[in-house]
Amino acid sequence: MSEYKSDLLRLLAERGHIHQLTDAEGLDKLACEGIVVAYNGYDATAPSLHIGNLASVMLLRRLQQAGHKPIALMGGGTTKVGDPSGKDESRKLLTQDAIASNIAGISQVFHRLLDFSDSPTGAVMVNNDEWLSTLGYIDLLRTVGPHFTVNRMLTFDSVKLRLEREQPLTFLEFNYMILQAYDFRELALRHGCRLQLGGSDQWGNIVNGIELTRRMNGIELFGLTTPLLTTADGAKMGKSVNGAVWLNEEMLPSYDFWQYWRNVDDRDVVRFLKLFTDLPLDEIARLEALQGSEINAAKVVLANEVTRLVRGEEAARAAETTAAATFAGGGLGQDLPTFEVGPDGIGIIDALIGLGFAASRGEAKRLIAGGGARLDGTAITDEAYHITLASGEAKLSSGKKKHGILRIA
RNA sequence: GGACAGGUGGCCGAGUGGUUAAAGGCAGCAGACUGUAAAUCUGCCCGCGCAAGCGUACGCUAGUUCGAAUCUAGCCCUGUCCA
Repeated sequence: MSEYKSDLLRLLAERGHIHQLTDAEGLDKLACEGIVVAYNGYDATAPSLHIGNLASVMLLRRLQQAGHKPIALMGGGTTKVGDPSGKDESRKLLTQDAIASNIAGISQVFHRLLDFSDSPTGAVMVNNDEWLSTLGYIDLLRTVGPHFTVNRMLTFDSVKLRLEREQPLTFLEFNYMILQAYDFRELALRHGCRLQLGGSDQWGNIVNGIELTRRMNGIELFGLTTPLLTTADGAKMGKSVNGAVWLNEEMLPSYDFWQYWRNVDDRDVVRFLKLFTDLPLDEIARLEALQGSEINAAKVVLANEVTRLVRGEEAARAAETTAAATFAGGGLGQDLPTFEVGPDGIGIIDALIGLGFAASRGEAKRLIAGGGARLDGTAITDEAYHITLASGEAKLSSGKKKHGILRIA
């Protein structure tokens, strides 16, 4: 691990970012010689990236920290096709408009985590729709087609898994790897990009790009993948109260974002500190020494640091203050979700639904019946209970972790 | 175009005429224990209703039947093999 000569690979290795490298020695050498231009692509399948993508964004950040140049590629073109990697089913096709607005949402986080200034290592954002959408079918077949054999394409996991499980793989999706390969070559020619980063499920796509460019242009490219992030209990990372842990504020309030990190498994804390924060390693080592319930302190640091990077200093502080007030103080913090109530108060069931703690009246009732609904800390077991809010506001909780404020409008 | 297999609740997967809102598992939610951790144990887990009950639901449509997820016909979709 420490035999790398370049700052880049040493940094990435010690932080736990490296899963596989196509040519460790070659890349190490390249990184020693000068600025490496590297890219990672993001398809516009949702209005925001989520935690599962954060490792790769951090990777671009590290790259820049080590004195190299990151390219954030928006997959405006590839999204129209759909990457079958790691999926059992094809996604439904997105409209042009949806893709455009998704790109607008996704691109936000890069401006927080990367420096887009006009310097030799300034980050660049490009959209592959720029070159993919104008490709002519016959042209593409003739230029790229001869370099791919179907025999080989069938051996890549993205394809093989579908076939083995007898799940449909459409011809549309089958072409994805070709387009991604084409992207890498295009970026190499246009921007001098030499390295593609990606999640471990992108290995096949990356290798294809490297081979295509070598055959067509004789340029040597490199690939690096990050480990697939799973939590210590084996699940894919990134589920929270209401689904995915989104990076954008509009998709997930910062308080909930903070809480996700505050609640990670003990066994994940150190790994996540290395991957998702800029904390120096000796600081992390100090936190790693904590035992038992002291680990909670490390989780707070993790939550603060990640929230600061992704959501900003202010959001991180507000979330921490709120958490301290509601959990340690037993009161209520101002950053909790709030539901406004009329002057007559509100029934407990409607209050639970209003705060999003229950999706239906039935669910709210079950929560109450199970003893999970609390008003200012005391369990409410009567589903007809009416909350009057004499003091103007009250804390309503679902279980011990989900809290919200009811307030007279 | 032909033969065969299949399409069940968020997912996996039983069920082949009523006792089935549909076994079991996973995921999820809550309770106990804890450290806002893990593991474990317990309860809940389509909607509305205080309830009896009602409404929806087993690819789609039309039938048979007192009664269908279960039978029939047509259609749509998927896989395997064949042309």
